[in-house]
Amino acid sequence: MSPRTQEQIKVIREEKKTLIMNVALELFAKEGFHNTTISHIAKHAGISKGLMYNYFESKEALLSAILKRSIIEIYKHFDINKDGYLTEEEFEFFVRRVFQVLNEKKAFWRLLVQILMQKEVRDEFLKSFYSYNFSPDFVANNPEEQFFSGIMKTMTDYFARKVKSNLSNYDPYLELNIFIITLKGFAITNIYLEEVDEEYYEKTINRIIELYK
Amino acid sequence: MSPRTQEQIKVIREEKKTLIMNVALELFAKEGFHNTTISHIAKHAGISKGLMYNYFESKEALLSAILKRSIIEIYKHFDINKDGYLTEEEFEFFVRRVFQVLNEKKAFWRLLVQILMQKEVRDEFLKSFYSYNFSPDFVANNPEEQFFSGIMKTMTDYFARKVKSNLSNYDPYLELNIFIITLKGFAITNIYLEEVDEEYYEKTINRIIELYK
Amino acid sequence: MSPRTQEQIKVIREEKKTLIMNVALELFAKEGFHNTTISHIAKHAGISKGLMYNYFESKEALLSAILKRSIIEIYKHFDINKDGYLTEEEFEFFVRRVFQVLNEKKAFWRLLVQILMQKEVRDEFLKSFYSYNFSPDFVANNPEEQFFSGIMKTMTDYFARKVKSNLSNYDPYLELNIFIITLKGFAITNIYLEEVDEEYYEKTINRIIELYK
Amino acid sequence: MSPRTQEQIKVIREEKKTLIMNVALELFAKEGFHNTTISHIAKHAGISKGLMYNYFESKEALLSAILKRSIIEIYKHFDINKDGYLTEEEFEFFVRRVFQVLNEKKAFWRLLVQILMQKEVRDEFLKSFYSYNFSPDFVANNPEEQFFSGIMKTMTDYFARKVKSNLSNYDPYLELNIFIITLKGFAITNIYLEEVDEEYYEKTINRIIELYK
DNA sequence: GATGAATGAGTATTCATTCAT
DNA sequence: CATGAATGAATACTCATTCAT
Repeated sequence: MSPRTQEQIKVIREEKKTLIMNVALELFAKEGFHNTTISHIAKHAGISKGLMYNYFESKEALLSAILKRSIIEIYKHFDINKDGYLTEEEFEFFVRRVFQVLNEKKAFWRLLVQILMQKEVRDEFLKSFYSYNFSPDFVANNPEEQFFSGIMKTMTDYFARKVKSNLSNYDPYLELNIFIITLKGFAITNIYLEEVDEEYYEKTINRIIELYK
Repeated sequence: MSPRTQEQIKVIREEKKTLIMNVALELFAKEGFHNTTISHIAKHAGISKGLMYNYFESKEALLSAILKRSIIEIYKHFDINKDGYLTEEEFEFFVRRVFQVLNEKKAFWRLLVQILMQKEVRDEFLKSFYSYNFSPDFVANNPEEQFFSGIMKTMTDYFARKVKSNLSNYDPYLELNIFIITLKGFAITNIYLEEVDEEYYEKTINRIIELYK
Repeated sequence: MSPRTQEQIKVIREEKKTLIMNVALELFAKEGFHNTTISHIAKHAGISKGLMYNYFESKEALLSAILKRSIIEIYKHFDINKDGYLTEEEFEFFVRRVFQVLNEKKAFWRLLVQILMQKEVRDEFLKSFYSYNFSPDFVANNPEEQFFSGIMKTMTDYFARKVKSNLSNYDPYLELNIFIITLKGFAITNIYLEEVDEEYYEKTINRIIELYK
Repeated sequence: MSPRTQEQIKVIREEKKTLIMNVALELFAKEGFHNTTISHIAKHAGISKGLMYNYFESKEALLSAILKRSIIEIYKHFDINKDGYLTEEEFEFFVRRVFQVLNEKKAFWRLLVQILMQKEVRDEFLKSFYSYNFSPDFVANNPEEQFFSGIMKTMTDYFARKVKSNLSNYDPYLELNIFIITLKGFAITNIYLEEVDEEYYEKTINRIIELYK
């Protein structure tokens, strides 16, 4: 039994943290943040309560970590930070990616939505993810906008470039907002559907793309 | 010297109940259900904790009463149960009414959304408002649909009657769903905006009506 | 509607008090003293909580009144205070009377037993019924004895007069105590029997009389 | 540095549970179940309120555990389950044992009696101790009998074997019941006596044995 | 790293009692 | 006499967090 190397310890720590976060995410999303106790989490993760506190300073810190991790993943998935010009193909790809991610991580999205519906929690967390946005010159009107300002800029540019001939006074920013509203509505509708009708899901996506592409 | 009449007592009870429910709704929506204590509610309402329990059996019962009352009010506002054929004007009126109610009762909507995001709570509450729906022949796919089945039927009829010439395979049910998705997205976006830009709000509404009318 | 006379008022008061006490006795015995609320009593009696306090100073005072009333009744039934020489016939009559009263007022006896099992309550109540005893020269060893000291003296005299030839060292006081113990045991056994087998009940009584007469 | 072993933890838990139960029994018996608060128990046991709930699910569960433990002990003391033929010596030994146990565990007996006087509680607890009885062919008339059915059978046999020449129609079952009644009466009389006169206690026992042996 | 016994502040709820009407 | 709205002290129970081992 030779002592573990620093490296091994670090790996073990990382694995345990991930385990705890996964279990906690599942429980938070299923039972709600307040209804989930540390004991519950520990038992499900097969560890002791004390160990939980070895990895996370508090219940809130655990939640924070889960959210942070997830946000990072999302950024990874969308490669949001790459400054960009969006082609129609890229736009469509992006939208499809949104729907796909939505479908793959329902539990997480449900949690995120639930958390963000708590007014007090809301602002605090949104603020903490500020830093991921890259456009300091973008003037945001509210935290959510700030959060999404990076992607927003790219998208605004995209919408601005389009010309809708059938509209007398076409407002790209308005158009973008309604598009985002639609995405949001789609999101909160789908995260609660237990079983998704694949064909219908596809049809809906296609129609939304058709509407805003 | 003589005791209060039945009528007086009824009035007092009704007023106090309303007072408590209003205060509680405000606090629940601002702080969240769990973070709002009975003491908090009592203090804000200027009554004792005990009195709360004279009117509501439990904290949950209070929440339930608030939700029930609000749902009833909403139904009243929309006169949903009137069996109906929807003209274009009525459709537009209905949509504008939705946005107006949304704006007037932000606190309640925030609370409702927060509650409905808790998966377990969700179905139970939706079920309890079943009875308001009038179309037993409408086959609902999930609780939310059941809840809205009355209005859904009228709307489906409306969408079915329209012909979108620019669509090869127009699906009225799909169209309706995307419309509803958009309403939902609009709703959860706006209930968290502290201050609404009236002009922009109007513009958004107009555009949405234009898209789906 | 001529105003009620003092006399009428007194009669009404007395009737209400009796009603409340009867209802309370029933509930105390069925549910236990602590588990019976004033609201419960008031509702069962068809009166308001406030009125209860018009007649009885407190819940404890109500209990006290019930016990006092019952004790007085018992004394009445047994004509205990009449100073006396007990013949064999009178002894038998007395024992049969005990069993009869026991059978007629089960609810009360159950309550009394339950109350007297509460150590703290015990002494207090027993003390308050002191005054009914008539033999200041009788040295009582405990409150119960004091309570029953009147009857005890008469009984002790009775047992002292008897000679049990088959006992070398016959102790009348011991004999009396064992007799009382038997009565107590019989009492607590019977007050919990829902249905009494009349014949067997009679047989038991006869045998006990036979043993101690 | 290393955590406690399973064994150590088990010992700690067992000791704490015993401590809490002992303290609670004492307080329950002295003050009554309802008048004893969890805070009170915790303070007397020198622990926090929370710890109480680490060991017992509720106040009722604590009471239940105390009763169960005590019942088991009693069974142990009497070796009740040994199927048996009772000689005169064994009968006397058994009776003396009853009186001894009664004297040693007054606090418990007081509590048990108090509990069993509550009609609703009564049957439930008696039922839960059913399983200790071994004679399925014994037909019990009430829960108490069922509880004691094991010992009852042995005793009935004993009484049946005796012949009382001085009785024209000797009924062993009746005789047994009066004997049990006497034991009960003796029990509830003695558990409330603070100080027992040893000599007189002995004398009473001897006389009772003499009467029923 | 790991454990779970121990803590105690916090919370919903109950209920005897008061008092304006 | 009579009512029941109103009070608030008391109490069982929860749970995030700490810490000795």
